[in-house]
Amino acid sequence: MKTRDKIIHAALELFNENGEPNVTTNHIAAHMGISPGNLYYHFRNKEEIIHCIFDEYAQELRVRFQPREEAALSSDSLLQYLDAVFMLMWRYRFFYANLPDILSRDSELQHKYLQAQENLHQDIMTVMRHFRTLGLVTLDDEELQSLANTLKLVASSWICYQTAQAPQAKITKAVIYQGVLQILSIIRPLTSAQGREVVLQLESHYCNQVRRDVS
Amino acid sequence: MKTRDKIIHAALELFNENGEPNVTTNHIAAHMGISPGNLYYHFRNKEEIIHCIFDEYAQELRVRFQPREEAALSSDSLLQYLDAVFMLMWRYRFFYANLPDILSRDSELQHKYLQAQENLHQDIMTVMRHFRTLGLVTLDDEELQSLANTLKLVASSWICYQTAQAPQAKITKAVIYQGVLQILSIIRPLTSAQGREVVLQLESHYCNQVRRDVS
Amino acid sequence: MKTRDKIIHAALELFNENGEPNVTTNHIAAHMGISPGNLYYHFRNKEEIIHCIFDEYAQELRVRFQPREEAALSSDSLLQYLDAVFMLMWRYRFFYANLPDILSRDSELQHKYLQAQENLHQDIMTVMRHFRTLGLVTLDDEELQSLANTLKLVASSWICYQTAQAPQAKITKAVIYQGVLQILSIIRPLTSAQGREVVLQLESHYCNQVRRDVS
Amino acid sequence: MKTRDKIIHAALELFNENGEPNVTTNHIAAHMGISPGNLYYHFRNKEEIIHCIFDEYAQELRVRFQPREEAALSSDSLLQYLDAVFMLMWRYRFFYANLPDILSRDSELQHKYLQAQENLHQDIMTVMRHFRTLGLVTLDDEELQSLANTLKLVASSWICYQTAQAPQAKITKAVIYQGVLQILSIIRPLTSAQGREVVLQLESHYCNQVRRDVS
DNA sequence: TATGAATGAGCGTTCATTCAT
DNA sequence: GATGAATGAACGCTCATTCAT
Repeated sequence: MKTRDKIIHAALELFNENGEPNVTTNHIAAHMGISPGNLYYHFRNKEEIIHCIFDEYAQELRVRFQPREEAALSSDSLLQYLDAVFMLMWRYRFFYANLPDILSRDSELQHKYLQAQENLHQDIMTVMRHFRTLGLVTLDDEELQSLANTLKLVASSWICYQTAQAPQAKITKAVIYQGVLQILSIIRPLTSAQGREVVLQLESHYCNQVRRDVS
Repeated sequence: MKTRDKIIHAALELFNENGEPNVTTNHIAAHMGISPGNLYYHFRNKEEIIHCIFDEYAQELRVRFQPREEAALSSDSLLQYLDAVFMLMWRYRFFYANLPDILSRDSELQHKYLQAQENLHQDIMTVMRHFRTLGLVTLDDEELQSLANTLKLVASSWICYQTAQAPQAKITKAVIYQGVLQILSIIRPLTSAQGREVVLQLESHYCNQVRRDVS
Repeated sequence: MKTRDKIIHAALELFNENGEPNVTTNHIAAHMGISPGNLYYHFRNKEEIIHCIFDEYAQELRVRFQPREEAALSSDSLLQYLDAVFMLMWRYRFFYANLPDILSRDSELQHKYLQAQENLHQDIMTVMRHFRTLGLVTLDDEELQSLANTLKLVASSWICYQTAQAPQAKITKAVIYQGVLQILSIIRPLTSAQGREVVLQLESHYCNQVRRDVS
Repeated sequence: MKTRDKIIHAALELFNENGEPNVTTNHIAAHMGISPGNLYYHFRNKEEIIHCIFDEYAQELRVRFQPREEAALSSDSLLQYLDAVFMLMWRYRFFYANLPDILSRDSELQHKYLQAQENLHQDIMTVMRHFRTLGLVTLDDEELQSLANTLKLVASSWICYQTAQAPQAKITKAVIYQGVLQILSIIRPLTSAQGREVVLQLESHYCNQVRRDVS
C-alpha cells in the first residue's frame, strides 16, 4: 500500500475514532510515524484528505448500491444489500457525525455530496418500484417518494443518532444491525402478505446477528 | 435581562447562525459589546454556556411536550404540539448539527441528554398509546415502540439532514413544516380510517404553511 | 509607552537590523518578552504592523518635509531639512531594502506609498521653484522635473545602495551624510554663483560631519 | 543545453517574474519538469543557483561594458553601450529588487558583487575621462567621481525604484528607455556645446523608442 | 460586575534539503 | 544523471482562558 493510501486510511481511522475536528494533520502524521511534510507532499491540505475519503466512500456506494434485477427477488441478496450499505456508513461514520460542518467548509464536496444523494435516491426508488411490481409493497407514487425520503434519512442519521446516545461506546456491528431492523420496521407496515414474509425473514436474520454480536 | 442570560442568548444566536465550532468566546463577547473577561466572570468556560443552553432547551421541552389528556383529542391541539416541538428544535438547531461532538466533550451534558431523551420517549409513548385507545392507530406494543423510535430519530435528525443538503441556505420555517409533513407521512399508513382523517387535516394545514412561507 | 507602540518599535528595530523577511512575528514577541498571542491581540497580522510603521513614517515625512517660505532662504534651515529627511530614511531603512516585495504583497500600502511619493514630489518641486525664484538655480521647468526625479531616486535609493555595498557594516550617520553630499554634488553644477555659495557651505558642513563621525 | 544551464535560466526567469523570495526550489524544478532531487544534484542549494546567475551577469557585464576607444566617439556606439547595460539590468532585474537581502545571506557573493562594482566604476571613469579628453564634458576629477557615483546609483536603482511605483505592472522596455533618458538628463547640464549635441541625439532616439514601445 | 491586556499550546502549512533507488 | 518520497524546523496565526485592575 502506498503512503498516500495509508494516509487516507489512517485519517479515516482517526476521524472515526475521535471526530474530524479533533484530529489534526500532525496527529495523522505522528500516528503513522511520518513527518508532517510528507503528509503535505501527498495532499495539498486537510480538506483534500477529506475529499479523497469522500471519493472512496462515494465510489463504494456506487458499486455496492448498484440495483440489480435479481437483487430484489431473493431476500438473500436483499440482505447483502442492506448489510453493505450500513457497513459502508459505519466505515465512514465520522462523516455522518459532522456533515453540516464539513460540507459548509467545502463547496466542491457539498456538490459531490448532493450528487451522491441524488444517485442514492434514484437507486432507492428503482429498488422500491421493483418491489411494488413484484407485489411486495402496495404504495402509490407519492407514498413511495415519502418512504424513500424516510429511509434515506433514517439510514444516514442512524449512526450519528446512536453515537449521540452513547459517545463513549464504540459503535459495534450490533448497533448497525439494529439500524437495519429499524429500517425494516418502517417498511413492514407497508408490505403485502407476500412482502411481509420477506421482511420477517430479514428481521429474524438481523435479530440473530444482533444477539450473536452482543454476546 | 441579566448579562448572564444575554450571554446565553447571544451564544445561542451565533451558534445557530455559524455553527458552534466556528463561534469563539471572543466572538460572543464582541457581538454583545462586553469583554471576554466579563463572559468568563459569568461562565467558567465555553462548555458551561452550552450546558446552560441545553438546560433551557430541556426545560422548554419538558413544558411544551407535557402530554395532556385533551391534547390528543383535537387535531387542533395536536397541531400546536407538533408546531411547538419543531420550533423548539429550530431554536436550538446548532445543537442538532454537532450533537456527537458536543456530547463527547462533556459527559455531564451527555447524561442530561440521555435523561431528556428518555423523558421524551416516555411522553411520545404516552401520547401514542392514547391515540391507540382512541382508535386512531392500530398497532401492537412492539410496533408502537418502533414507531416512537422512528419518529424521534426523524424529528431530531431533520434539521441536521436538511442543513447538509443546503448549508448555504438558512433553515426557514418552511423547512421545519416539511419536517412535520415527513413525520405525518410516516404515521399515515398506520392510522385507522378515523385517524387518517386527522392526519389529512394536519397535512393540509402544513402544506398551506409551507406554501405561505415559500412565497 | 503602550504595548502596541512597543511592538511597532520593536518590529522596526528588528526589521532594520535583520531585514523584514527574516523577522517573524514570534521573533518580535520573543524579543519583547511577550507572547505571540499578545502581539496578535494588538495587530491582526504581520502586514498590519508594517502598515502602521509606514503610517508613522509617512506622518513624520509630512511634518518634516513641510516646505516653509523661510526654509529656502538660509542655508541653515536647508541643512536641517536635508538632515531630517535622511535621518527619517535611516530610521525606516528596512523599508527601502525590500520595497518592491513589501508593496507587492499589500495593495493598500502600495496606494499609500504612491500618495506619499506624490506629496514628496510636489514638496520638492515647491522648494526648487523657490530656489529658482531666489536665483539660486537656473533651470527651465522640464529640467526642474528631471532634477526632482533624480533627487528623489538618489535619496530614496541611497541607503539600499549603501547596504548592498556593505551589508555587514551597520549604516552609520557618516553614510547618511555622504548621501547628502551626493545630493549636493548633483545640484552644484546647476547653481548660480549665489547658489554655489550655499551649496559649498552645506558641503563643508557635511564633510565635517562625516569626518567627525568616522573618527 | 545542459540541465545545469536550464536550471539557471528557469530560475532566472521565475525570479524575475515573481521575486526571488517567492520562488521555491520546487517551483523551479516543477516549472522545468524535473525532480527536486535532480536540481540538488546539480546545485548544492538555492544560494548556489543565485551565485551562478550572478556569475553569468558579471561575465556579461564585463563583456558588454568593456570600454573601447571607438565606443566613445560615435553617438551610435554610445547608444549600443547604454542599451546593453540597461538590457542587462533588465534581464537580471530580480537581483536589483532584493540586493541587500540576497547579499547579506552570502558573503562570497557579496565579495564578488563588490569586485564587479569596482570594475564597473573603473570602466565608467575610463569612458568619462575619454569624453573629457574629447571635449564633450568639462569636469574636474572630483566632479567626475561624483558623476560616476550618481550614474551608477541611478542606473542600478532604476528598476527597483520603478517596480516600487507599480509592482503589478510588468517592467517593459519603455521603462528601461526612460531610465536611459533619466541618465541623459543628469549628464546634459554637464556637457559642452559639442557634447550637448550628442546627448540631444541620444535623447531623441530614446524618446522615439519609448513612444514606439508604449503604443 | 466588568475590563481588556496577556497567555501559550497548538493549529494547518511551507520549503530548503536529503537520500534510497 | 535523475527520481520523488521523505524530513523537520519553523512559519503566521488562533483561541479558550486568566488575571491585575
